[in-house]
Amino acid sequence: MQNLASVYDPRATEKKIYKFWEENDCFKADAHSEAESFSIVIPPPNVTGILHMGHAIDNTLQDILIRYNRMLGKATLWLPGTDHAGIATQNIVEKNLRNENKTRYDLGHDKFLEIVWEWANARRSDILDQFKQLGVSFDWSRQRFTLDEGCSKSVKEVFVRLYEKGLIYKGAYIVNWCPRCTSAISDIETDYEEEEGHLWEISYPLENEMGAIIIATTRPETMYGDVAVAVHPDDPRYKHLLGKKVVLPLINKSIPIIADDAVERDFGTGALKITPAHDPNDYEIGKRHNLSPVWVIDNEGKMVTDDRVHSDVRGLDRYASREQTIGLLKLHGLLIRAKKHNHNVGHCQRCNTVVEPYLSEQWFVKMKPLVEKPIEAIEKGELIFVPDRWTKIYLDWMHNIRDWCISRQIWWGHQIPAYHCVECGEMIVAIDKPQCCSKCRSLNIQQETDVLDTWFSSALWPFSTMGWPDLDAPDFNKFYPTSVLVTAFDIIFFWVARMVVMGYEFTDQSPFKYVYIHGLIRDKDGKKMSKSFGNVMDPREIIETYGSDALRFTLTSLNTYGGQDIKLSDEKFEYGRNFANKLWNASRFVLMNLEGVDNEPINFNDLTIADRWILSQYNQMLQKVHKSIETFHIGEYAQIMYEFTWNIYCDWYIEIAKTQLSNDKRKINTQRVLKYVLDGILKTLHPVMPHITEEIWQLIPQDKSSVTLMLNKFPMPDESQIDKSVDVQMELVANLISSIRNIRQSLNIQHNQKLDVIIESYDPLEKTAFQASEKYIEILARANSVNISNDLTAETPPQCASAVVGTSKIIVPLGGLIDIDKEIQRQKTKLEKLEKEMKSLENRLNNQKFMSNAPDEIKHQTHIRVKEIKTQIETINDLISSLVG
RNA sequence: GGGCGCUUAGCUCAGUUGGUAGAGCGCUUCGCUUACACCGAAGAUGCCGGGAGUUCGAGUCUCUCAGCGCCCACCA
Repeated sequence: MQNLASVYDPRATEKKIYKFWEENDCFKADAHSEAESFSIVIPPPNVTGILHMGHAIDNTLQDILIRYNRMLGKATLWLPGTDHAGIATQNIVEKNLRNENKTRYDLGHDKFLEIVWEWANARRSDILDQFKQLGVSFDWSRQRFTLDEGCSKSVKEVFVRLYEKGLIYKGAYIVNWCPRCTSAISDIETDYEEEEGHLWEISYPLENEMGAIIIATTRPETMYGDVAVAVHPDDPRYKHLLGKKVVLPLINKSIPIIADDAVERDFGTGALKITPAHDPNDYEIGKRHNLSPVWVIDNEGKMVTDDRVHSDVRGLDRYASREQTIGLLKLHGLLIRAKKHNHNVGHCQRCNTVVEPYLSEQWFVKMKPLVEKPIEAIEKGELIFVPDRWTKIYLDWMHNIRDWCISRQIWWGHQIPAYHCVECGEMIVAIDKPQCCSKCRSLNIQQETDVLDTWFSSALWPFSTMGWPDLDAPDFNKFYPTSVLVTAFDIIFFWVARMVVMGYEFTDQSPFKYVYIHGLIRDKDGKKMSKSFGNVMDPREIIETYGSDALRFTLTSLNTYGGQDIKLSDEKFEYGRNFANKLWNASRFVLMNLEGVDNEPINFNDLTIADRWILSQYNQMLQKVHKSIETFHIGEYAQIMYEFTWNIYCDWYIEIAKTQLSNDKRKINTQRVLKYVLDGILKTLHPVMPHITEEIWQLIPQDKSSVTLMLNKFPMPDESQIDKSVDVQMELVANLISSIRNIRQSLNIQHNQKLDVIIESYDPLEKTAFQASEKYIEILARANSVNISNDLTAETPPQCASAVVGTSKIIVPLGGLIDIDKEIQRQKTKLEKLEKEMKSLENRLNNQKFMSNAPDEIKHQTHIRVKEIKTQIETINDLISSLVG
């Protein structure tokens, strides 16, 4: 037996163990296996990112499910990959270029993409490499990228099929436009924040007559694009003005006064300026009244440079233009007043720039018809959210679904597979570039320059990575649909819902049965971790300090079924680190005491009460573990392992085993039990703490059916070994030992002072338990002798401390050692508690309604407890009076 | 405006078929008992946010109020 360090050093083992798994090809999935399949695709991290705590918990939970199911013998696939992260990636590369004073236009389309590819490729392997430190059992051979060949093929296929079904269309609509990214973004990529602003009231003079109409707006700079002033049709203030015209100030353009129901009479002045090109509501109103939109702001958020706008604002940024316009209005006495006004302003999720509602030609997915099956999926039980409360969020979104703007005016991404004929303008949507125009036969054909929203390819991830559209692809056949999707709630709309939509449309089933939603990782004050706050925690640093297993174990324990957000601080990882160390040392003890042990199984005919108890506890632990993992109570699984390993196996069984190991007759079988249970702990704990369990398991001398723990069978509970009466008995023994220790502590009895223990027991179950445990009591409670009697006449010695366990009386004669007053006080405190409990129990039993309504089992339990307390109270009273006497 | 979550020991939080409250850390007191001081032993600590209701019985179910946090929608 080699000497093991007394403190576990994860740094020394984790890398070594991971390499060992890789060298033995342990992660590889077998698409041709006969076994039942279990598969997960990871939420592909953005190539722009680095590993953060969210990834750490997300992938730990997945790894637990994967490793558990792999050990159950299933054909298991965990597919890794990365996301090209369209706008995010392009933004970073453009920023780098800007440092060299260049723009993407300086480089041109192809050269720019070349640079992005280069950058993304470097980042791609880097980010996944970071995951290795977590110990993830990814099948690296199946690593994918949302922009790789296979994904591109799926994207084109999906696009064309949707287009042909009429579910993708192109048209001019108001979209959310980010002037910094110079691209459209989708509704859900727009985050609203309340901001302080003003409601400006501006006078629009009537044409050819005296008077004016006063409109209210938060965005005066858009007034140049006004095409009308709208009022409510029934508003008496304005009824007489309907059909008349006003002169748009500053540019002296004549526009009509129209009536529309959408106008709120109570808001502002009740008169609304209509700017169809730059406001979604105005666009709708404009459409109803056949008013042509006038663009006055360009794609970069600057005012146009021609006479559509006042000469003083041409080419100005929208905000500068606002200032300027206000100034001009003031100058002309047309600004009536400015009221402070808070309103919600949309921001680009990627760069936080205020988005511009912008009328432009975009591609959309018609969502309504696509969500029918995804909605039904819930009712049919084909899609299950865990925890359940996310179902409603998902359904609400599906029921209120709006069309999805999928085109982005950037270069990095899947170029839309649509082609237009330069000659005749014909649009052709096809997987491959057509030779010539299908209409005019012209050869002058150009592909759309827009690319797709990055989430479009993500939506196909579960099947695009498995070989679809080839329905015979082995992976697709074996591993699709996947078993479960594990993610945080922040991407339910972006990703989860859209995967379900695409899954049903193209494979006629949900891409996963379960969606397991966990909480978000926050800092110790509950704030979201973000680079700008400077409160991000780097998992790699935690791993360096505490170890990967400690990180995994801690995060898992903190994870609750309800998916509460997790507040983290560095110190919390001590929990996992300490536990790893405890496991290490318990194993060290066992390994040091295995000398002479054979590989024979436990002799079940020769077990002590403690042996039977640990086996009973062990198998109950297994039952709980299976149940908790299978029902996604994964935090509970970690806690069960902690409790069993530390508080049951270490605190009690190992301590008891020490007494058995020194008994030649008991030694061998005790070694077998120690080893058997340790082996079981290692296997059971492996999914959450893979490295340390593998490391220790390799050190255990035994016949090994596999070279690695991770490919072993996960232990199954053996109910025949569960013995509830042994559980009760050992609990009494443990209580007895604790009681004696309590006496020692509270009466200040020296540690090296051995005590005599007299047990007066009339209950056969209790008596057998104590008789079988004499040796344990001697060692663990430091007793000279243990006398068990049921001699009713046995007299309590004059000076003694005492306790009651179950219904048995424990007496510890102390001679001159005892402080009688202290002991009396100790007993009285106990008595008070018991009497309090007794009272409440008696109340219950005296309650007629309780007796007639409560189930028999509860009544029975109450009676038993009452009986027990009664005995205990009597005994304590006896003891007190003997002390006083 | 609509919806969701949280409020339990000093701190961070568990507690899904309603049976009389738990963990980790911290705290107090012992202890180098050769697996472990990243440890062992013994302890203390809670009108489970307020109120009402259902029930023999509520941290757990219903209603209501309050505080904190989040999501969705949106008024120019």
